[in-house]
Amino acid sequence: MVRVRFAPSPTGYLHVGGARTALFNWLFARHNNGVFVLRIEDTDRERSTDESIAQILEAMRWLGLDWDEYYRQTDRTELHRRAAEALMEQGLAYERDGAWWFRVPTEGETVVHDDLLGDVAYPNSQLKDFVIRRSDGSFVYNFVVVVDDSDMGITHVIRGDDHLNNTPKQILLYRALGRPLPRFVHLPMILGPDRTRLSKRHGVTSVLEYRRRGFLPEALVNFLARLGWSHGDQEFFTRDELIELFSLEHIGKSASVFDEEKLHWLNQQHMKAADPERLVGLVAPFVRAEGKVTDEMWNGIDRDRLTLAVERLRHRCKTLVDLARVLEIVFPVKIDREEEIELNARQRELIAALVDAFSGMDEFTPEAVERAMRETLASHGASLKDVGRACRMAVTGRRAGPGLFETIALVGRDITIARLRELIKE
RNA sequence: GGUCCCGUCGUCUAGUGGCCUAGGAUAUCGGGCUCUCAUCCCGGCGACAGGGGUUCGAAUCCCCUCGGGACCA
Repeated sequence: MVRVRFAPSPTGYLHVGGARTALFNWLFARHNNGVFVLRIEDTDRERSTDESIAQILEAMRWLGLDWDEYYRQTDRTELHRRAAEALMEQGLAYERDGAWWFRVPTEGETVVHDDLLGDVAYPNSQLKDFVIRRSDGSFVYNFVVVVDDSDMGITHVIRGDDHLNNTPKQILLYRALGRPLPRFVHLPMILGPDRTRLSKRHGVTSVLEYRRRGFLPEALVNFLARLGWSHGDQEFFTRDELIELFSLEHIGKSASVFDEEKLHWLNQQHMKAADPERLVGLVAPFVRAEGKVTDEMWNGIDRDRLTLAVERLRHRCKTLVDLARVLEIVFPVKIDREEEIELNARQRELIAALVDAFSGMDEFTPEAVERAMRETLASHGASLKDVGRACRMAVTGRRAGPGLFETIALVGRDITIARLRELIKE
């Protein structure tokens, strides 16, 4: 039975590097029908906060990384204490200046058998004795992690390669405690665009920040999975595909740069693939966050019409924020125009004619709108080129957008007429 | 400074000695479609860090250098 764990310290939010580690563990567990353990490493009481824990759990849930078992390291100090005492009793550790030190053999070497990197040998002479219990009674990371991982029966330790150099010390502890070794897999780091370790300096790295910016969780998961892992040339993966296809053999060894360009594209792909009704639900807070669309407006609108609008408009959106912005036009709100419209007398006349034509219509489909517009304009010796741009700006507030007839049909007859009337009144 | 890991287009990557005059994706540029922008389709630009070996043959194996990262001090 495969048992893996993700062990974040609750000293801040969950960032994308940690999320990638969590994801690989989770995928490995799910692929193998194993167990995914979430262990909060809160032994640093100074810096650990409950708020961080809540945020980490929230981020994990949002990403869909569900865990089977949950632990907090501070609940386990009794276990750590007993393990440390056992080492003291066996003479494998000794006290000096109030701290407890683990005795490292002076001869031989300790080899880390890493499933990704191969064998990495460390001469024991390089590894000096190290502290396992500080003089204040607290235990150090390298000790606690071994006690917990072995106690929880972790079979594969999959973590960032910043832990590789700690591993020989941990192996020595496993042996001293008489516990079987897990397999080790050290994942390459995720770097910022300047190729240094990802940190707050690199701007947005918080998982929940990506939610706030309108990314879909499945898009971020897909993107993170492809940072270091591959399946031939495939770029787009559903969650189920990732579970089915994930394997340790296809993880790369080199660090990768977190570059958002591709995330935007992937998000667009996932928005196009998502269930439109679900998207309506997801985009709701973004539409309302703008402030113009009131709760009454949102609740009052026909749900099918919104779903249809989402289906027709999502192709051009990279995030839910974009989608919310284009969706706004179907509500009875004042549209801000991104550029001024200068109308001459002739154009005013044409638009007035369009308003008349629309007023008499019952069926307001894209086809009907197109027919009405083309016929009306033709009968005045004009064409769409004469007023298309102005109509678009009046109805959507934008220079660019989806098909004009489609847009007008989505906005609906009454709102369209109102916006056009306002335009020629100015 | 010591130890360790890594090094293919700007970025993510395929590649596990011949299928590689190195493939895909993204970004970027150009064309097509079109009422605009986007989607979509087609095309262009663009990489094996450098040097030595090993081999009939190396992006792939070995060594050195350089570069990047991490851990420890």
